[in-house]
Amino acid sequence: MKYNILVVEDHSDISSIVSKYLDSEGYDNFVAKDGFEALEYFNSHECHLVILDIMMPGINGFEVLLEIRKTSDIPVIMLTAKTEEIDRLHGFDTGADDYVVKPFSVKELMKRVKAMLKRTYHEADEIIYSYKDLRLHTKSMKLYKEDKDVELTAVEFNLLFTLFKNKGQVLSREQLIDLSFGTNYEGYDRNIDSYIKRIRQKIEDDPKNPELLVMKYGAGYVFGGNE
Amino acid sequence: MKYNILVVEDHSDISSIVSKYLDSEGYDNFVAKDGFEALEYFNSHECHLVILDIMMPGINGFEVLLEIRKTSDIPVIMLTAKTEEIDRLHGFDTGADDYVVKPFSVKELMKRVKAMLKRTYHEADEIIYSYKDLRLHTKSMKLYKEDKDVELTAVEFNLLFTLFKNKGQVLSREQLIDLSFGTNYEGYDRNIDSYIKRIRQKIEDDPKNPELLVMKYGAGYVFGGNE
DNA sequence: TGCTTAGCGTCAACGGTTTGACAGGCGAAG
DNA sequence: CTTCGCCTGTCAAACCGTTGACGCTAAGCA
Repeated sequence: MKYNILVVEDHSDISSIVSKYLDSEGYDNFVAKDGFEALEYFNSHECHLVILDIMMPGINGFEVLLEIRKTSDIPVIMLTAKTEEIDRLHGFDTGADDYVVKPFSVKELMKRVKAMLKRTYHEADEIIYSYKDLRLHTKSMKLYKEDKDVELTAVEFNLLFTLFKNKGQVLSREQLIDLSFGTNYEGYDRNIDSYIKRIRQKIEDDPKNPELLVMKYGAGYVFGGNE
Repeated sequence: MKYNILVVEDHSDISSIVSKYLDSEGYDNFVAKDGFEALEYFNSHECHLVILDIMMPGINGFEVLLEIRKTSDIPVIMLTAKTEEIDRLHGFDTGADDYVVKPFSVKELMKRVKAMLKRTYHEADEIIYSYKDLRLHTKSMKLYKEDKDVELTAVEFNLLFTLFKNKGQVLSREQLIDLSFGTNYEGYDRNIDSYIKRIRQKIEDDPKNPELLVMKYGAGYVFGGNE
């Protein structure tokens, strides 16, 4: 699952570091410089978590949080400059989910983000996708074909996983990369061809004439959907 | 089981919120406004957990904790106003069980309370996990391989324990750390490699070609799951 | 046919994993 | 109080599977 995180922070030095780290952890993210921009983005995009500075010019963090809470239970991590009494009480009332006090280590913040996302969205439950004679087990990262065990590498697993999730849809190479490896994947479109090739050798009865994982000329690939 | 929680906090705004949340989680609770009142209550009522503010007029939190520790091992969660190293160290000496740094989210505090109560009173029963020729005894922290006693260190036991509990699942180093040693483990990812190596030498017939504790390239490790 | 896009085999480089060695910490034993 | 030995955490070097890139061939399309 690909998460999108909204960072609201007026100091660009801080926000750029946070954003960089979020990227490297594979999270999509958007930086808003003030409360106004934040709410505008929040109301028009899907977000899974908000990192929200309290001290900001214009609308402050609390007001943004209040506004968000009118429509959403999204997890919010507040950045507080000081352990001020006022901040604390305010935070209680407005319903932030966690606090990180400045100065903070980005690593610590990432840890909290990760923990919060996991807690909120219950990731990593065992899901078994199946199609025809294939069964994909998410926890063991294994694929079974006619009850026979097929070993997948991490890359193959991720790619096949997104194909399973979007069964019957034509996905461009670019889409496959974004969904499987994140937008910051450095590498070239045609690598997908290689991965597909390897996956086919593992799942197709006749890899030369693929039936499960089919190419759509000039567009990309489709998994399944030919009944 | 009905738990009773003593909250020691001089700011009534905070204590009332905490108390409200404890109520809604189904815990009995009593709010003491200062150390003196706290000790009086503690000595005349059955308590299962104490939430204790450090900064208080009169007797401070540390002194209260010291007094409590003369007669009791009850779990104590301290509320610290600042992330001062000194406070933290002080607390360790006097025997607090957990810390929550202000400003904190009540949800977070509730989570810790719940976890602490479970850990303390919901005593883990002896469970014997077995797989192939291995038997892991949780209480004695011992491992038997073909009825022969295998000595495990604390670290090895914890790690193998979580691997047993998640048999057949691929676990990342990070997951292994969080599940085995807690999220506040300060240490390098790759330590896991060393631990795994040591465990393998104890449980594998041929440690160079592991069959029980298998690496998943680029993902982590799996225990068992290959039938 | 001519042009573009996909398939496939190959292989070197990359990066993740294994391993042994070691130093400091910590607790047990004397 | 000191010694001793085991446990931990780190590191560097060797090792090995995977990946990414390339070039050629085959296939789609107009």
